[in-house]
Amino acid sequence: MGSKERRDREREDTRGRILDAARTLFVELGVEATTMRAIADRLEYTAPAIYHHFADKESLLRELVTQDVGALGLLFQRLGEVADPVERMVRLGMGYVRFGLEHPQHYRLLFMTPGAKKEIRGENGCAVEENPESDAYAILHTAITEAVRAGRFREGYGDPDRVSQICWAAVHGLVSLHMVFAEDSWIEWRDVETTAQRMLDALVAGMEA
Amino acid sequence: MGSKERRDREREDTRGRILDAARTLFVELGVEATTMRAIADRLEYTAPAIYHHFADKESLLRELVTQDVGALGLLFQRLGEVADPVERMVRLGMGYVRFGLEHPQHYRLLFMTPGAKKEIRGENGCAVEENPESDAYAILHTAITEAVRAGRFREGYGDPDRVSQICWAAVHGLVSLHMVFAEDSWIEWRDVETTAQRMLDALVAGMEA
DNA sequence: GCATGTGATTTAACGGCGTTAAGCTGGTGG
DNA sequence: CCACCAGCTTAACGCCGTTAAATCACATGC
Repeated sequence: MGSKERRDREREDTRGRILDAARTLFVELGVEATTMRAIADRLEYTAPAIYHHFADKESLLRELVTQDVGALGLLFQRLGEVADPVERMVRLGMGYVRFGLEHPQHYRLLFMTPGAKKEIRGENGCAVEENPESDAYAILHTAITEAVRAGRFREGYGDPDRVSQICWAAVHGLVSLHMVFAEDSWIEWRDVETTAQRMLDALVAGMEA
Repeated sequence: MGSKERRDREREDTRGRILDAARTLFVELGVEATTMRAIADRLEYTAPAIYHHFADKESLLRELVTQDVGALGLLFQRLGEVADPVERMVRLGMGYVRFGLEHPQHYRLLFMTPGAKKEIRGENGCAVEENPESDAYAILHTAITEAVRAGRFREGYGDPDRVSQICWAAVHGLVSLHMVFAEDSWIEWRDVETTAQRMLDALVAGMEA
């Protein structure tokens, strides 16, 4: 009898359906505003049923975040195929901004929710499920290390970690500011992608030797 | 009889004590984790007593945010006393970063909580209680407008709004990233103030004519 | 000087949240 | 055929923000 396997498959399927429902609602309403009961309703379940597949709301969130980290990593892998390290930095930055604008709630989960991303990593501080070449920060870091080693930056910009943090902070600031204050009319928002391009241009121009 | 005035004064006093307790707990535990009951406990009140002085938890938050906006505005006024507009931009940026690092929970309230800052402004989009010269964003915007008018920036950086957003995003990204991922060991954090200085230096160098 | 009333505060309660415990039920393995 | 157990339900707990009703203190009007 392959009935054991079939049940396992069905179990995995409902797990997936729960994840899908949770993702939809998290993205639509935000994490805080999404209730376990609402997730269950969408599958015509009751709330406690979810607890047979996931420990709690947070582990649901964690699993989704893990998927998103993978997606961003894949995107960065694709963007990282440019030979020139400085151009690669700019492309990574622009890709990051587009990812944030296209998936605002995923972005919120990944980079604006304290403790959400942390939990998918082991105690040694290394990514648990990710190999280095699909870890977005690592990809940026290598690009910058290459640029530094090639002597592309002037004095004061020789520390790849510091430069990585500068670049990441710049694009993250743009995406997250726009996310928090998009509705506020007291600031005249300019097109974010163009702003990102100018910002990255200015940054690399200011750092280049 | 000045008994009416005395009662008003006492009422104002308890209002202030409630605000103080709320601020302490918001800063210590975060807004979400702070309960109305905990705020009341700290004053040896019961939770419903607060509702005689404030409509709800959100209006408590709003009042504190308004105070903080004023404090940041005052800081920016003081930092804005430098004649050279470009140097002023950098000083404002550094002041902003220090403000964020010194008052992380206030910063979180002001710039990382959607809808918190919005509510202290009128429907016309102008600050309600603030005059322009104490509005932090306006102060940055004027500095940049002056720099642009003086022809300090090269082509592509002639729009004061876009440049304002670039500068704000850069420093905000640094502060908020550090706030969200400070505990994460997979990133080797460099001293934030120095990083901010380098970032601002690179930005202005890249924008200057 | 005593009734009146009003504002501040309390207790009790409501509905909703995440979560846990206990009961039901139908297919599987012995 | 029966005993079991996974997967679901209903019921309930303790917490939250908030509201309603009762209590209490005290200044005011007669």
